[in-house]
Amino acid sequence: MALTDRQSTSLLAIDPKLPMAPQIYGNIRQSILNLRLAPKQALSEKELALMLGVSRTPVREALIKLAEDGLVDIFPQRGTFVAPIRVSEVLEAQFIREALEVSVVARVAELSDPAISARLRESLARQKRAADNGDLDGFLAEDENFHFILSVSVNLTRAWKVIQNVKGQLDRVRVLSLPEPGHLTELYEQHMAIVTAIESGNAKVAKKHMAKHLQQVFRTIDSLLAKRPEIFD
Amino acid sequence: MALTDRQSTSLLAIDPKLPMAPQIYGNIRQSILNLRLAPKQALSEKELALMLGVSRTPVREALIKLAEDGLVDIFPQRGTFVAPIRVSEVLEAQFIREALEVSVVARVAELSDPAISARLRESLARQKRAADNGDLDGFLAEDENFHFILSVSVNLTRAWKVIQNVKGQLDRVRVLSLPEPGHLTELYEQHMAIVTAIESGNAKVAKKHMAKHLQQVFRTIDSLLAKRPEIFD
DNA sequence: TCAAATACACTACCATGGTAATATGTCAAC
DNA sequence: GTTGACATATTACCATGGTAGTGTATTTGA
Repeated sequence: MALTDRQSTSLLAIDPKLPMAPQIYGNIRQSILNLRLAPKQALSEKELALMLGVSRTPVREALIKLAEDGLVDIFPQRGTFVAPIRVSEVLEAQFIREALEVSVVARVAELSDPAISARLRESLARQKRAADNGDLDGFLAEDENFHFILSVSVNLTRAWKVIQNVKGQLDRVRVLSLPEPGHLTELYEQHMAIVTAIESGNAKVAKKHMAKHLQQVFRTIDSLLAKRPEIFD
Repeated sequence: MALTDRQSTSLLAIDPKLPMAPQIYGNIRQSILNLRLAPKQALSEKELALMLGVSRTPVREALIKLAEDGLVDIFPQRGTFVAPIRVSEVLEAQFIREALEVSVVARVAELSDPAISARLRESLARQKRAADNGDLDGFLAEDENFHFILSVSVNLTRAWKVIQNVKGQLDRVRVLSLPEPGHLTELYEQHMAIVTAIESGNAKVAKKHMAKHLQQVFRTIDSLLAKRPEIFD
């Protein structure tokens, strides 16, 4: 199927005043993560440039960055394709994220700064509201923000960037996990446990809760391998 | 000082048959890490392209990647500069590397695969030879290889890439640490302790030795801040 | 002498054209 | 029907020209 056959409204939200390459990167990345661009689908510089109303150069730069994220595969002189979901890479992304976030949360717990705790509590309140309303998108956004607060509050912005990069592999799996009832509340309670451990200054417990929290993906991978085999490898 | 005033022999090693952007990236990166390109020095697409005998496009792509590594600062419409050594970023790079490598070595220890152990022992032998001969470059290369073996032996290639990226910040500091006598032997013995822990299947001890090993940088940072303030911030 | 305005040089950024390598479709030979 | 060769189309890659934005030097006004 040709790219231009698809509806592409969100792909057109480009502000010509801002640098285009990062915008294009974010745009295509989002489309890959929510699977509007399906795994294994061909992407071409020329066609994307046409769709987005820009030249091929910034598109090319965006695709290179996506290739570093492992979200597209570039085969020189052959073509560029949305990367299939490779279980091994998803598992490795989980490993990297867990290693980093567990270390981050330990540092946060050791600091035990009331100001940080306050920000986390505010995030928790917003999460609860979203969970109660069944607002999936709102909850996911606040979930992202929760983890962002942890890294940035202890001045680990680059660690956050790394987490963000590898998290792409995980997000693509997560959107496929059907939003089961009570799932959001479950995640909220895990976050709550982490914050409680942080506030008690217990780094060891905080690490344990964080690790368990992040290992949730394992469950969704198993169910997906059975349900949607075509998007893998 | 203009770029072209500098001797630039190693910058010219470009194979026109291979993709140029990655070659240029590696070339400039090496020059930054060994400080032949000094911190805060201006880099221009045009001048670099001229020196390397290529066009500006692949140079630009290389600089963008170096900016992601935090090794150059790009100021749109103003210029691109070799990034100064920012202590905060060096410390964060250490944090990220430690988090990842500690987790990696734990996984290696839990596996306790004799084949991996054999590869590590071979590397140790080469390290000892280099240390005894005072072969600094040889030792550093084998040191790199040692850590590479750890990650790849448990199929964590992306983790290795991340480590590599952030390690740039650390390498630039390390080349400045004068090669003190006995220093290489000290590093060798730390590696040895890690391998011994791995072979005994003791993940906890392996993690501890790895953490201590990687925290060596802290010592060099302190002495450097006093000796070479001009290359910082 | 000094301050504000102006001209200039330089930058990264984007657009676009050319090129070698690869995939695909067509057709002939067996 | 199958296989091989050839023509064509498409690709990512690199080269190069144009543009808006930014610092700096120079000039202009007092």
